[in-house]
Amino acid sequence: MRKGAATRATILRAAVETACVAGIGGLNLQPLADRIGMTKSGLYAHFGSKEALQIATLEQAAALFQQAVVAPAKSEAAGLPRLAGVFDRWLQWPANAGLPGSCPFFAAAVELDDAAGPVRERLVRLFRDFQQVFEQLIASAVRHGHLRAGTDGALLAHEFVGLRFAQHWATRLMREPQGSARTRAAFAGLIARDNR
Amino acid sequence: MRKGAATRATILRAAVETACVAGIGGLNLQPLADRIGMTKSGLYAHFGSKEALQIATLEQAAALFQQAVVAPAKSEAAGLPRLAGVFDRWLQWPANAGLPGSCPFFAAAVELDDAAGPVRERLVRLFRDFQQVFEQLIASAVRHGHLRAGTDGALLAHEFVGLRFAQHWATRLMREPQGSARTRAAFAGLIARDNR
DNA sequence: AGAACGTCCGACCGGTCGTGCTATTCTACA
DNA sequence: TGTAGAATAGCACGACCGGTCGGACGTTCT
Repeated sequence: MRKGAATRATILRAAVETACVAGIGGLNLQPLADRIGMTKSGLYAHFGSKEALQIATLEQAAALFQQAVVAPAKSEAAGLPRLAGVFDRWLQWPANAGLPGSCPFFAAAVELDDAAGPVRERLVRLFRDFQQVFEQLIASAVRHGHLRAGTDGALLAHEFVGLRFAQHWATRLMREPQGSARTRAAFAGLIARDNR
Repeated sequence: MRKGAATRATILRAAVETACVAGIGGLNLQPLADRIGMTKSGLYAHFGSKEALQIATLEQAAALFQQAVVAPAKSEAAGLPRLAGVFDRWLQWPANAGLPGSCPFFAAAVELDDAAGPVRERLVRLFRDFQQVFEQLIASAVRHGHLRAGTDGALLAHEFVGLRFAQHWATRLMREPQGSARTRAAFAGLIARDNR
C-alpha cells in the first residue's frame, strides 16, 4: 500500500516534468514509463485512463505551483510587496521548482482552449482559483493604500496574465534576452499607473 | 499546371482552417484529405513531407493575416489611428478572414516553443516581421506626436503581444464575456500612459 | 498525334497510440 | 511465516500516425 503511493509520486513527478516540455497532450504512456523504468501497463494501472493521468498531473503541478509561488507570500509584507512577490515568483516558478522547460499551465491553456471534457474543466478551475488569488492580492494592496481606490482588480489581473504570456512568448519562442526584463518593466508600469 | 495549383489552394484553405482549431501539430494528413475528398497520398504528393505542409500552412495563414490585419491600414490616418486599427483588427482577424477557431499563430507559438527545426524558424520569422510592423507603427505615432518622444517601442510591442495573448486566454479558455473588452481597455491604458 | 508529365489513387510499410486482459511478483499484516 | 491482496509485468487488440510505392488517368506541350 505504501509502495503504491511512492510509485505514484514518482510517476507524477516525471509526468509534470514531461508536461513542462511536451505539454499535456505529450504525456504519452510508453515514454513516460520508460523514463522511470516501468512498463506501460504497470504505469497505466495507477490511473486507469490517460485522462485521469492528465488530471492528476495538472493537480500535482498545481501543488508545486502553490508551494513555489503562493506559499512564500505568507512571509511577505501584505499589500503591494506581497503582490509583486507573487508576480515575480510566477515568472520563474518552473525553474524554482526544479522543473525543466516552461510553465505547463500556459501550454495546456492553448492546447485545451477549443477542447472539451474534464481535463479542460480542471484547468479552467485552476486558473480561476489563481485569478482569485490575484484579485485578493490586488484588493489587499488597495486596502493598504498601495494602489488607488478605484483600481479595477479584474482588469489588472487580466493584464498580469497577458504579461506572463508575453514573457513566455518572448523568452521561449522568440528567445529574446530582454523578454523577462520587459515583462518586469511592464509590470512596474501597470503598478505605477494604479499607484496612489 | 493550373489544376495542381487549384488543388493546392483547396488543401491550404482546409489546412489553415484545421490549424485554427487543432493547431499546427493537428495537421494530420488523413483527416485533412478526407475533409476535401482526396486520399492521403494524393494530398501528400503536393508537399512531400508533413513539415513542408506545416510551413506552407503557416505561410498561407500569414498571407490571410496580412490581408485582414495589415493591408487595411493603408487607408487609415497615419500615426495612432493606424496603430489602433491594426491592433483592433488583430484581435478578431480569424473571424474576419472567415476562419473558425482562434489565431493559429498563438497556438503554434506555444506548441513549438521548445521544438526545433524549420517550422519553428519560419514561425519565429513571421512573428519578428509582425513585431517590426508594430514597432514601425509606434515610431510613426511618435513622429506624428501621438505618443511621447521617449516611448520604448520594443516594450510597447511586447505589451501588445501580451494583451493579445490575454484576450486569447480569456475568451477561448476561460470563456469570459468581458475578455475582449478588458483587452481593449488595457490597450487604451497603455496608449494613455505614453500619450503626450 | 503522340510523347512527356503532372496528378491522384489504393495498398501497404513500420511504429506508436491508448486500452484492455491475464499472469506473476512483491509486500504488508495476521 | 503464511497468505491475501496490492503492484507490476507480459501480451495483444484496434486505431491512427507519417511515409512509400507502382500504376492509372488527364492535361499540357511539342
